[in-house]
Amino acid sequence: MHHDSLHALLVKEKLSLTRPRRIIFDLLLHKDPQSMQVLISRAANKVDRATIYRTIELFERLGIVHRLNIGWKYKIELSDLFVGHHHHFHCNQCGATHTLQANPMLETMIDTVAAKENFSPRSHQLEIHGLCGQCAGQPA
Amino acid sequence: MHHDSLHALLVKEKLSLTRPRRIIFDLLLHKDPQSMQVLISRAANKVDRATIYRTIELFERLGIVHRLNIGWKYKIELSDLFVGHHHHFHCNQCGATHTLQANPMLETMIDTVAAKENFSPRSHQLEIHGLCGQCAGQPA
DNA sequence: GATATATTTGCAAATTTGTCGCAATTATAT
DNA sequence: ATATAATTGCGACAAATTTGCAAATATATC
Repeated sequence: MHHDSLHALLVKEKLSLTRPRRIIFDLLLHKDPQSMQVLISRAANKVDRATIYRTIELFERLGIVHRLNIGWKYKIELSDLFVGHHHHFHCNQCGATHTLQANPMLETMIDTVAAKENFSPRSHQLEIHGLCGQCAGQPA
Repeated sequence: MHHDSLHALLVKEKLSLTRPRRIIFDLLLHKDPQSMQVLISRAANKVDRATIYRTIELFERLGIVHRLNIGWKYKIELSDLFVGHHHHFHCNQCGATHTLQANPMLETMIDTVAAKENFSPRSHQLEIHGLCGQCAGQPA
């Protein structure tokens, strides 16, 4: 059960699983990445704005959520701990976002490239833009 | 000379290379990605805040600069037109953003991974997060 | 369960970021 | 040098994010 993992992560840091934290976690569960605006409005009357910012900041620090770059804005999604590691492909034509399976060799190479320059990689994010199969077939 | 390319890009759109635009371009030249805050303060007394926002928006539209989402905020850097293709490493501790040389093998593999799922990749963006050499040496 | 303790929340106010209209200024072509 | 169209700075807004603090709530202990 996902709530157990969440609880465990919090307890490990001597933090508690409060009502607002559970609500925010649930807003993210089984959903596509969401903007702050959307999270705030979906939690309206249940969780205060300030609490949402504080919670997302905490969740990110604990590796529970992840900020995703989509165009200019960022969106929040649960981290690899709750959904497998993956990348995104954005179609420039139809605008769809597809997920790409993590590829072990690619993942390794990414870490290697960073380590080579004396960095200690913890996580990464890869976004590919182009044309999806459908759109490539029938040009505009 | 970089200013010539900048001028050419502007002229092509019937726009002019003004003092503020040159100043902002110079603030970006040969520097790591910078936040708006930093740009605004570095340009203090020379260019108005509103002009900086308008100029960055214009530069982005013309493909002169590129916006990176880093944490809550974003940072601006010159596009691949002025600096070769590269990736970024963001230090979770000190907040610095470093550039990583593009690695031909890695680039190829990224395209291959996308092609394998029937996508036609055009561009991509890779952000690695972790600890930079300095911060890894002396933990918090 | 009830209680003590430390954490966490909601609220309201402050700060920071980003936008807009418009008169004054500046670049470009003539 | 001048006309014309683009561009800037300014001040006022509007939106996004942060902060301090008293009240509420979770957790461990009895």
